Amino acid sequence: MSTELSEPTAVTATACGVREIRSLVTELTHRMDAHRRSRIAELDLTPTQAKALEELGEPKTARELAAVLCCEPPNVTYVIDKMQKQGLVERRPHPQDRRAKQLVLTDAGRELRLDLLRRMATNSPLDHMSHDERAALRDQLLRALDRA
Amino acid sequence: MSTELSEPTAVTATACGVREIRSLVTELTHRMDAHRRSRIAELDLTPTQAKALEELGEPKTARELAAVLCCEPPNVTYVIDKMQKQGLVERRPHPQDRRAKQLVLTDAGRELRLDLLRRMATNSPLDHMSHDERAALRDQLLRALDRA
DNA sequence: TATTGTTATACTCTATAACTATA
DNA sequence: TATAGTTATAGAGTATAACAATA
Repeated sequence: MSTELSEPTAVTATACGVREIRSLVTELTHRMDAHRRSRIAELDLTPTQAKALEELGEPKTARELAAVLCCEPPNVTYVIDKMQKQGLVERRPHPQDRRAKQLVLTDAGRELRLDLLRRMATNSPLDHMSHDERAALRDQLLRALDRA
Repeated sequence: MSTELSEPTAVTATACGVREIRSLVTELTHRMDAHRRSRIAELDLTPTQAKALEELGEPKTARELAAVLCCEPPNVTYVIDKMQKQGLVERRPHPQDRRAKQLVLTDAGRELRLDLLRRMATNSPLDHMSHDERAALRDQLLRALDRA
């Protein structure tokens, strides 16, 4: 206790719940991430490939994909190169702009995407919650995000 | 709608809230992370250095620090090397085990650590919530984590 | 023989700059 | 001249393997 006296715990008495909530949110995120990583690993995908697969439900240009992946265009080239070698995606000429390319999932890519989405919906760390409990959690999260 | 018919949304009607909750939790985490990164950047620290600084409230061996940082021992050497050059931490002989080293914060390190903890408690993305709202959020999070 | 911390090394991911082909 | 995608390259961060000192 003596060493903890100088900790800013006392300073922030009014904000005392913030740390606890932070750690709870962090733990929930870790669990959800672990779940996602497991489902992704079952399909031999990296997290970025999985995100790209999900986002390519409709065709996108490399720049559009870069925007949703929050990365730079060269990284899209990097990721799509590998997915193309795996036969998951094709680069087609863009119908309106000959500089651009349309990234389109192959049949195998579409199939894998649906498989991923289906797996993501199974064994969720929230499966034990009832509908009402989830609604209550959602409402509190919306309040935290100031969107209640 | 025709293309979405094959999406697993319909398959998981009972789990429909899971995706929404995931995205809300993810967004809240992003906001908290952004807040943390800002506070850390104010002190010219990297996220890993900041975490190490927080964890070194009491002295630890390199392996102990590796455990809490969820990384391998060589990375602790990597991180502590830089913090030692900055005069934040010392490597002392371990009193019980001459193979090990005790990582101990210097006065400057302790001061910076308290500064970091204080800053972390300011301008939190949860500051707009009342005490009761935070308590309700905490309870729902505990329920989600099955610790209610 | 096992363990601690370090060194040497390689790999992954991400970013910037320069290039090409279009616009 | 500006933009789309690619290539070349460099950097941060993390991992594994081998080593010296100690248990």
